[in-house]
Amino acid sequence: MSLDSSHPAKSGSNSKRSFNSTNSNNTGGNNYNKKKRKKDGDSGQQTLGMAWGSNSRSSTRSSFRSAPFSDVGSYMAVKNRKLHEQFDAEASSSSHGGSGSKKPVFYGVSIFVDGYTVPSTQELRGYMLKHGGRFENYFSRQRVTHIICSNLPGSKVKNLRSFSRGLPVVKPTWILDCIAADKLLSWVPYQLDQVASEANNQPKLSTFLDSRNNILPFNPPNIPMPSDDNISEVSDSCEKTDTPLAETQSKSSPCEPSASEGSRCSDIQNITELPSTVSGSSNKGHSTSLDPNFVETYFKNSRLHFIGTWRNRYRKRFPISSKPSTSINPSSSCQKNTIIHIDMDCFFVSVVIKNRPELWDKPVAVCHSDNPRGTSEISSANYPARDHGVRAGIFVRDAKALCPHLVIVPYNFEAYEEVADQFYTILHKHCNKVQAMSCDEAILDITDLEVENPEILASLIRKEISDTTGCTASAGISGNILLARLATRSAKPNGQCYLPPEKVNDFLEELPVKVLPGIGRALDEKLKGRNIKTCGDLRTLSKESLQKDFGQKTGEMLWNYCRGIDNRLVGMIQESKSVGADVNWGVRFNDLKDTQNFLMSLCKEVSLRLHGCGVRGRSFTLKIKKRKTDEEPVKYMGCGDCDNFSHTITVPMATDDVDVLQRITKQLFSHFHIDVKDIRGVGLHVTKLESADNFTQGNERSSIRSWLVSSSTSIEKENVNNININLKNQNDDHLHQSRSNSTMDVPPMSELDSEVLENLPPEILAEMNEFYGGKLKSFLSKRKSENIEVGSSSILPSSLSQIDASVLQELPEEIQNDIIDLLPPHRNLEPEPSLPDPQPGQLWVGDPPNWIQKFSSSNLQILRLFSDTYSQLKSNHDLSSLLLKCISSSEILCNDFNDDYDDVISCLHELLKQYIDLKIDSDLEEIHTCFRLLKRLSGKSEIFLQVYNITLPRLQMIVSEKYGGSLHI
DNA sequence: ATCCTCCCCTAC
DNA sequence: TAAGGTAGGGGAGGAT
Ligand SMILES: Nc1ccn([C@H]2C[C@H](O)[C@@H](COP(=O)(O)OP(=O)(O)OP(=O)(O)O)O2)c(=O)n1
Ligand SMILES: [Mg+2]
Ligand SMILES: [Mg+2]
Repeated sequence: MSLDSSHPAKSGSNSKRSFNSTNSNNTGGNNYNKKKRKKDGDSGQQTLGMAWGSNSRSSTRSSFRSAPFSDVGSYMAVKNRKLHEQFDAEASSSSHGGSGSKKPVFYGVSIFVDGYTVPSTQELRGYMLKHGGRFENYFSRQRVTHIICSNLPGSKVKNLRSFSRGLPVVKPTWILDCIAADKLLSWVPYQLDQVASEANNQPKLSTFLDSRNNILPFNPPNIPMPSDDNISEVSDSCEKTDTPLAETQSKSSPCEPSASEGSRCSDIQNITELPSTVSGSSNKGHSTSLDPNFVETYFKNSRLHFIGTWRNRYRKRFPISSKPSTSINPSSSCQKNTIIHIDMDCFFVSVVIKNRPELWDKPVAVCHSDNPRGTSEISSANYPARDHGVRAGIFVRDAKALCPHLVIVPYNFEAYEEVADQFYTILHKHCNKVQAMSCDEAILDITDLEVENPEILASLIRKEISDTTGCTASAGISGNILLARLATRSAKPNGQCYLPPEKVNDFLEELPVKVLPGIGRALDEKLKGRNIKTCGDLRTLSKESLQKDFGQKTGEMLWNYCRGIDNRLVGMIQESKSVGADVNWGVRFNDLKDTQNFLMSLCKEVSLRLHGCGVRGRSFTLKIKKRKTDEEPVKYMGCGDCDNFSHTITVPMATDDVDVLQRITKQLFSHFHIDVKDIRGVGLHVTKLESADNFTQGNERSSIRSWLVSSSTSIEKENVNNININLKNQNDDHLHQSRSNSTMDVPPMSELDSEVLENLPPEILAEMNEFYGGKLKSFLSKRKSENIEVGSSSILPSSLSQIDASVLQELPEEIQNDIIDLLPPHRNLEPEPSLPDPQPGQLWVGDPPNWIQKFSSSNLQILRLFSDTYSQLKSNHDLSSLLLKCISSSEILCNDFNDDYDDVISCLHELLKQYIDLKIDSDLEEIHTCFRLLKRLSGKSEIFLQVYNITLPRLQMIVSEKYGGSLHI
């Protein structure tokens, strides 16, 4: 505090702060040179791989904001977006009704705005839409009829000329005057001077009297610009030197695609697109329907994915730091804690330009695109750029408008990863209580270090970071997390700030509430509604009233934060509670096949992430964004304004298996009755996670396996016996022998459940294939293609009972048969053939387990046939999942399963009873699984207690005695 | 009261 | 062109 500790410090351009010894960007040797970016911006991240049901719930919600990409600087962007949406809405609503018989003023006119204009591009866009015209975000000679331009910088004239090719280049006042006159005026008097002067000899009215169909293709006469080359350019430019902008459209005569374009397209479209639709009108560039690897490519390039998944990578890299939790001193308030918050300055920019000193004092931003008309988002802007108002999250076109000389640099995710590594290595070296906030931001609890001067420590750490990474960091030092973070904010860039307790009140008094972490757009708006703008204002409200208005916790948080109170402890990373993946960009489906493909690759991704986190999940949610209007969103390939829909399925047994996940996802998706063309976003999330390595790698002693085996409605007694022996011996040779010796009946292929087959482990499928003399695989693929022909199996009715019999009868016979084939065999109305008696000593002695016959006779045959192979499975859990797969698949094939559940439940009850009586060996895990199954199937797990007339405490006691652990149901 | 589920909000 | 993800906190409201 001895040194300036400062205050609100707006977006300070210079670093104030105490220990600025390590000031400035002069960056000592940075040893960061390896891993140069590969050429053309392949800054790809790893798509780090890194989630099942029938208690299906669903919900719908309307979301008006396209997404809360809330960020400090996005105000303008959001405002613009709103403007667009507003005008779009107006346009679409007025386009129908409107002025009755009269044609709108700008009917047939389509403008492209170049550079800065008064009125603004947005306003012009609004006027156009309002008055029946069109507005193009990207130049297209095919669509654009007029280029609007206020004041062309000389250097740009040639550029403009090169793609305008005789299109009228007109001042924006033309539009205003047209509106004022309520008719389309000649644009000639409004022609831009620079262009007009060189185009005096051009045909005049003929070009524009009407819509674009009449535009004459001519070349503008070449007037060499001072200091400018391009004779060559102009002479042939009209064909060749079109800017990339012009590259995407076909030439003006709509019918004949040019040869060069044809070849370019074929280059780009290395994808095998089905020739299905006519001239695939809807196939835009980067949509899900075009790229089979869309998910991978997308995540590889997504900055938000990068920062969103960084935490998981950090978990692996610094596993030590996920120590228990900070030893909590309950009276944290009486102890004087010292917290350092440290955050890299304009991280993504700093890393990329650290070896480019010539850019250090220039406005620079990281962005995928340098297109001044583009809707690519700024990821990070350096401080010179921020002086112009450039912020993370705004469109590059808005950034360029705010700061015309803004330098755009591409992402380099590898480098971010590496610098973050160095950053955390240094932090861990200096402090053992490190809470990772993000890839560029951490909190240190240095209370226990008893450092005599925290500011020196902070400056030491910052110096080391700067020396090691070549990038600067800023730090805030104070008594709690909140204050340290606020201090960092005022220390940026490249500074540090100690905020002593006695300065807190002054510091907070004028601070806008929005600055407090946890107060975002929504809360800020709410508070604004009550005329609360600063923390000082906020302090005038009582805790009770805040809690009444904002909820218990939120109210308390507000009350505390505006007083600088924050009782949170610096903690280690906690285990994750959910895993998921969303894609809300580039999602454009042409047909169900696109959609299914995409969903399946999303499943792969999620499964990979589950594995990466070492967890399995029991609850699965599929979210779908459905567009609200047919208009393309303001943001290129964005999701725009959407309604959100979601379905959730919860299953009894946790899984991370991609096959199961895919089946569940198909099931989930079938619940949505939606035109796939309306889908703008998809998300798949897994919750109710369990650790994956928690499963006993139980060998022989797997009673679920024995349950399965003994439950199989075996045809041959000895066969089952063999299998049981094998299971006990775990003898592979014996197994093999047993298998080859066994004289099992092979069910006819037609009885096999292809969905189950597809989900079998490959080895097993291969084995089965041999059983059927190699014909199984072709049989399967044939079935598959039949399925595809019919469309999606997911839209099929799930059982015969859902089909109107009279409708069915009117269909041609082959189609009838097709339909019957596609339906679950077990739902056929014919009674199942009765099966041989169950083995003595099985769980369900007495009553044969009807449900098995009903729901999966083919499944269980498979299981039985190959149960010796199962014994080679790695763990108890593998087998359990197979069981679950059976249940799951039968559910998917048969939604109206209710009748069957009672039998399953009875079996589970019996199983549990025998577990508890120790008639069957088991363990806690399995008992819990049983209860979960019960709960899932019957809705309540307590039923068991009633059926067996036992109280929960007593049951828990027994279980505790026999299995040595506590039972929780 | 307490739990659970379905969201919204927030931060990076 | 462009890559609008991810996960936790917590409020509202229904089930228990
Ligand atoms: N809307 C956002 C916010 C952040 N980021 C990325 C880029 C940032 O560099 C990085 C770190 O976020 P910060 O909030 O720390 O922002 P900066 O480090 O860029 O700037 P500052 O100096 O304010 O910390 O996360 C992003 O891509 N989009
Ligand atoms: Mg930062
Ligand atoms: Mg940060």
